[in-house]
Amino acid sequence: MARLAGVSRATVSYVLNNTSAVRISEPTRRRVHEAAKELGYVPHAAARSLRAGHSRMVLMPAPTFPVGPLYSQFISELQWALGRLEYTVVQFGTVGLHGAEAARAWAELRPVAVLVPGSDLGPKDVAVLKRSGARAVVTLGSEAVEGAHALLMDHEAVGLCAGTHLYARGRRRIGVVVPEEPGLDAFSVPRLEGVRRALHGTEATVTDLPLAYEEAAAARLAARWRELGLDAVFAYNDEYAMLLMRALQDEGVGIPQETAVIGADDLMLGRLLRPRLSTVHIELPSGRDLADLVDRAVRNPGAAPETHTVLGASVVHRDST
Amino acid sequence: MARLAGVSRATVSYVLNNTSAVRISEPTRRRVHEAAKELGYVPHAAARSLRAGHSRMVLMPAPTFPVGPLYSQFISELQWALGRLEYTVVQFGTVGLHGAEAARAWAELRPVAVLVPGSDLGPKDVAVLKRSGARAVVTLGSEAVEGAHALLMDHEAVGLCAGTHLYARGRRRIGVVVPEEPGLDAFSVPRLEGVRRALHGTEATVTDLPLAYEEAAAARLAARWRELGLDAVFAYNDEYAMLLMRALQDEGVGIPQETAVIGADDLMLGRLLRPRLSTVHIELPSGRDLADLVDRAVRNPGAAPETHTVLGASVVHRDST
DNA sequence: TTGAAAGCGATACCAG
DNA sequence: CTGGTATCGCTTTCAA
Repeated sequence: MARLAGVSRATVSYVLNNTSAVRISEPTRRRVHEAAKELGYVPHAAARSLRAGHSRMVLMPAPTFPVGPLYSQFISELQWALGRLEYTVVQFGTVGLHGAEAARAWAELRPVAVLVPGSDLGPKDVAVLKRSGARAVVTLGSEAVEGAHALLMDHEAVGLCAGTHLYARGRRRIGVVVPEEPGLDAFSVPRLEGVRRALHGTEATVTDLPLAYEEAAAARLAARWRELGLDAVFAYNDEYAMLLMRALQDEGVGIPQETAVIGADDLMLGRLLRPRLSTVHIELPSGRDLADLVDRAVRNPGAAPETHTVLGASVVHRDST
Repeated sequence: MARLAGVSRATVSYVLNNTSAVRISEPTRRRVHEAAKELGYVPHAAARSLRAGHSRMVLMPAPTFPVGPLYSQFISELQWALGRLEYTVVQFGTVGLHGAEAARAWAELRPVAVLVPGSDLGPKDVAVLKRSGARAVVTLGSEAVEGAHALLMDHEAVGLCAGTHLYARGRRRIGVVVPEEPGLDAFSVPRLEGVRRALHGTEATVTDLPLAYEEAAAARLAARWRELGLDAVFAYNDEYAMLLMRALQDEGVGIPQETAVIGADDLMLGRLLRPRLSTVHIELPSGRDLADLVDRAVRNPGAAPETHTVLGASVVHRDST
């Protein structure tokens, strides 16, 4: 590269980085740029960050299970916002690694910040990441981890909303669908807990209803519906709600007269069902806000970890309750 | 690190990599391992791959729009399969970069392989990636790119299936929903083309129906349904099908008597609709197969690029047609 | 304005 | 069996 342009490597570096401290003559710049095009030269990111001692990579583990449109859009927005701040977002495919192992794998890449959904991370792991040069570690989950910033996604609030709404509509024997699919516990357990909390101290009862995301499972549950004697159900989310509602209707269970059904996530499909599905609308943190938090933390790594409760939950009352 | 263990950096490297060529005494190994734990030492991936001259990173651009469960699962499977072969999958958040720019950004990371969905990549860009050390470039899209392996996802086949099925069911005036959402053209245009091809040379007509993914848009389309005089519609996919079917039913259009509706993707929600939605089942390439292709290409970079047509399409006939 | 050289962290070779 | 040392590609300081 340097040879082809007939200049030194240093000069190449100056030109390609537009270093303002030194001024390079116009003809030289041209020669360098031409040589770069001709050779298809691309700088070596590893060498650069090795020398620089830091990078602008924001690392997050790639999701391992199908994720809804809500979260997809959140990620997109986040990438866009971090991109504007000149960070590079990298989703790292961590297949079977957990806790400490995963943290070490991430630390090897020396990211400037790490975003971790879920709560698979201990204080020890945070320390490893920080020692390896991460200036910000942010968890998105149900509880804060020592040493890391936290965006608390309070899924209990979702259940709380649903439970309160159903109680206000006069329902007293309330079922809560708990998906059997693995990986969803992190959301389903707090949602169930939220319903319990909403109804604590009242005469209402809460029954948990394990359910796999399959027609047959829903049919089996619907078949014994009348013996369960429930008058309402919070179905975890809109998709499970659709599954269960269909099965109940096929059994001749009247919705909402006999049983009220409420979902969560406020997906389009809920609006399309008949009766239209009531749901808990969930407001994720905006990608912009999270990007700003990351940027602040990176610029000022000494600051105390911030903990924000995000995730606004509010009932959208339609026809199924 | 080396200082704390009282040995040289080389020895550290030997111990931590279990280098078999040299044998290190047990006490020394212990000291090294203890020091590593104590310091929370993690090797520096950039330094390692700089020295080694290559990495085992497989790079793919992160999807920029919400992606369905089909594709999510494909990615998961792929990550798992490549993980088994000791590759590391990295989804790189390329926000607004296109073509050449994106290729250069990827090349900076010196990945051993690059997987690119879509066809935003020219032969020139493939060359840049290869010169930068990528031993395999694989495109997943509708057409092959010179120099790169290709997994052709033949979305025309999806339309072809749908068109053939509707014709066989006696339908002759066929509408095809084309989503107005940006980013979906890559799929929707070939699907429409496929329907055209299926009906070419017959007396049947094909009408394209632009539609935004909103209730109001669907209602407007349904309101002028009878004047369109169609007796069948291929709705791009199951979600658009649900949207349109609902609107048609609200207008009192009989399904399937008056208008047959078919979707695509074979999602769960189609089975839950009444009438149950006919659909085109799509078989994506298995993650395992793609992982093997990547591995083969990496081991033997000289070989001629392979082009495979993947994506099997088959009609699932239910009640809506 | 440009060139020479040090050094980031890990590895592989070659001496000790 | 272990320690020095050159090396990967790039940035940056210092001299020329």
